[in-house]
This record gives sequence, structure tokens and C-alpha cells, in this order.
Amino acid sequence: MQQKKDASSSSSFARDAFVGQNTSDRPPLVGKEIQRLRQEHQLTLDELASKSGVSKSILSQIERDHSNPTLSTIWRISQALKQPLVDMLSSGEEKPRFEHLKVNQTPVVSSTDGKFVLKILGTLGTVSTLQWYEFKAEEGGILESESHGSGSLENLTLVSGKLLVISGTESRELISGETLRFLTDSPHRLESLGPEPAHGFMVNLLNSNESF
Amino acid sequence: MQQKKDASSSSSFARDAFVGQNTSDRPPLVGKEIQRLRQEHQLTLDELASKSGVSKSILSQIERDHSNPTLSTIWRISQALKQPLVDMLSSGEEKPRFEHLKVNQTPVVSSTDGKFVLKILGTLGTVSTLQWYEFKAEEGGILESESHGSGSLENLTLVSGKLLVISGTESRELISGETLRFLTDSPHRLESLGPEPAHGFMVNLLNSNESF
DNA sequence: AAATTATGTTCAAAATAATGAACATTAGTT
DNA sequence: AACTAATGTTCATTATTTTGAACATAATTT
Repeated sequence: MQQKKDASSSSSFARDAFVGQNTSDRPPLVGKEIQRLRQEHQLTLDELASKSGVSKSILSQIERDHSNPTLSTIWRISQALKQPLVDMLSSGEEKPRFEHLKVNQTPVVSSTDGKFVLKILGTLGTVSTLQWYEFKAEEGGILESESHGSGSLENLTLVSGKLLVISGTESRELISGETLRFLTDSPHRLESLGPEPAHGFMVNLLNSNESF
Repeated sequence: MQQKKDASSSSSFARDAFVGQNTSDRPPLVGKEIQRLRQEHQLTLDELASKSGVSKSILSQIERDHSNPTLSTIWRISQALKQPLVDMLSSGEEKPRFEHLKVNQTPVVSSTDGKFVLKILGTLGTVSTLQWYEFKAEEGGILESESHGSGSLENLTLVSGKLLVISGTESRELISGETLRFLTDSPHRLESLGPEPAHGFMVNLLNSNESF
């Protein structure tokens, strides 16, 4: 049965077509976003239609969320607007954009004598493990670490002070502004040489196969 | 006209339905990914059908990429599989372009008037792309950045000063010692509020699917 | 091995997305 | 104000997706 068209089937779409069993949430409404992008590109419906190969009429309906576009259709539109398909779809969804850590929420590790303070700024664990830190160490402050495992990299930047780095049998002395990247597949040690406190950043990549 | 069905319209789909004018690339093939997820959840087609409200037959066809699903359909499936719709779609796309970033995804670090200084401390490119920076900005210094692409994360720690962060429509104010983690899939902007210079550290992960 | 069950695939019908042409509306000109 | 051009919306038709039932196939039980 061909049933009623356009206007009627349109409004029925918005209300009926999406009543799955997830009544709470609904599929992303891409209309607004597509319209925004099209206007940003200074395109008319006709122009976008010819660029994308999607008919003007369905574009009009999609922009007003009166149609439930096909994957292929959304994709052709996203191509014409040079927008990653995924971004277009996620634009509507409200996602947690920010994670704000207050001062006292930042984990701090310090050496036994309190002279070497390490602040854990962040961790990512998807691919391989990544961690980064800020450290401050007064003269004589020492940080001893076990091996982080084969293929682990430590990236150290000294903002101020002087720092002695010993990894395995080798050692280097860092001065303010310098960066050192080294393997941490063996025990290693950082020592603030003073006299001013050492201050810097550190990025650690564990178990990667990154080479340099 | 009802035309040929199933098997025939199926194979015709794969070849014909997608011949837009973007002949080079094609919409993501979600079939494999959906099947993988369904099996991972130990669900049969019948079970997924009743969970999602999408008929078994169309599930079968979608999994074999013999149908061009509707946004609403993909969404209902993604809900049933507890998978963010966006992840499901991007899985098929060739996204492991580990090393090679396209132009529009290359972070534009614009230090406009010299009041905002960004020091690139390091880069790693094996898994996804990782970069980290130190920044210093006197009062009024502004750093404007384009989107770093979908799934990009910026991790900002402020050592001293005051910093205003605007991403999309949201904004946050950071004070000394605080850390902010936010998505950078849209243009964003950092502004030193002064009076003392803002000094901090930034770790950017591009094209990850890390969430928080 | 036949029967039963579980699982996935195809069929005909129904619902709906997509198309091109006609229509409506607004903006700009004479 | 009427005319024209530009842009967006609705209409009738066509093409496809989606559905539920029938069918096919593989796995398990009796």
C-alpha cells in the first residue's frame, strides 16, 4: 500500500518511526547540523544536490528531520560537505566534552624524603599505556624507578633546574629547556642536581614498539 | 514498480546503489562490524532482532552488506549492542592511517601575535598520533586551533596563571594546578587571562577512540 | 539415521526513502 | 507594483528498505 505521502508521512516519521524499545533516547537528528554545514559552505539546496548526488527534495526533508536518511545518503552528503561522516552524526549527541580535574584531585606521588614530587596529570589506556607527569624536585631529590618493561619510552623535558638521568649504565645531565628521550626497559633514576629546584614534564609510553 | 528483490537487488546494491559521483570512496561497510559485535555479545539474529526491534531478515542482510540501512536502523542496532553509533560506523572506515595525517587533520598551531608560545616537546606516531607541548602565554595571549579531527583529545595542565578554554560552545576556566581534558573535534581556543603569564603542559592524542 | 532444535537466508508484501517536476515563497530589479 | 530570479517546499511516482513468514541448513538429541 502506498499510503499517505510527504507532509503526513513526514510528521508521522518524527513521532512514530523511532519508537523502538529504547523509548528514552532517539537517533541523532542530523538535520540542523547538515543545514549549518551547507550554509557555512554557502551552498544552496540545488548546489548541494548536484555536488552530493542527493536530490534537492530529500535534502530539504532531511534538514528538517522529516526523513530518516539512508546510510548511503548521509554518506554522500558528508562527502560533499567534506565532513567526516562520523562527526556529522555525533554533532547532535551531547557528549562529555570536558573533564575538569581540580588541584586536589590530581594524584601526587612523592619520594620517601619528600624531595621529589611527581604529579600524575593523565593516563590513557586504549592502545598501549600512556602516562604523563609534572615533577618538582629540590636539590638532592631522587626518583628511582624499576624497569617499565621492554619497549617502554620515557620523555623528559626540564623546564628549570638541573637533572641527572641514569638509565642502565648510561647517564646524562639535563639543563633547563632540554628534552631527553630514553628507553626505560631497565631500572633508572632521576636526581635533581640543584641548586634551584628541578621542574619539568614527563611523558611515558609503556610497552610500545616505538623507536627513535 | 516493485522490481527484483533480495538476492538480485542485493548484489545490485553493492555495485549500483552507491555509485554517487564520489566514485573513489564508498560509504563504510558496517556489516562485518555489526556481526562481530553481535557474536561478541553471544547473540543470535533472533535475539538481536528482539533486542533492537529490527527484523531478523534485515539484520541478516545488513551483516552481509546487502542492504543500505536507514539511520534509524543503524541506531537501534547500535543501542542494542551498547555501542556508540559513531564507533560502529568508523570501524569500517580505513582509519588506521597511523602515520599519515590528512591536511585538514593536521593540527594548526597558530600563535597569532607572539603572546602565546607553544613548544613542541615530542611526537610519537606509532599507534595513534601523540604530541605534547609546553606553553607560555602572557596576559591576553590566544591560541586558536582548528578541529584535530574526530576522536581527538587534548589534555591541559596549568602550572601557573589563569587560562580560559573554549571548545565548541562550552568553556572552562582553569587555575593554577588544574587539569582539563577535552575533546578537540571542533575548533577550540585557549586564552591567557593573566595577570601573571599562563604556563602549562599539553598532551594531545589524535584520532583515538579514547573516551572518558 | 530420523527427528528435533537452533540459526541463518530468501520470499512476497507493506512501509517508506528518494527522485524530478510542479508549486510556493522570498529577494532583488525595472 | 509587477516581473524576474533565486531558493526552498510539496506532490506524484519510482526505487528500496523493512517486515513476517516460509524455507534452508547445520547442529544436537533420541
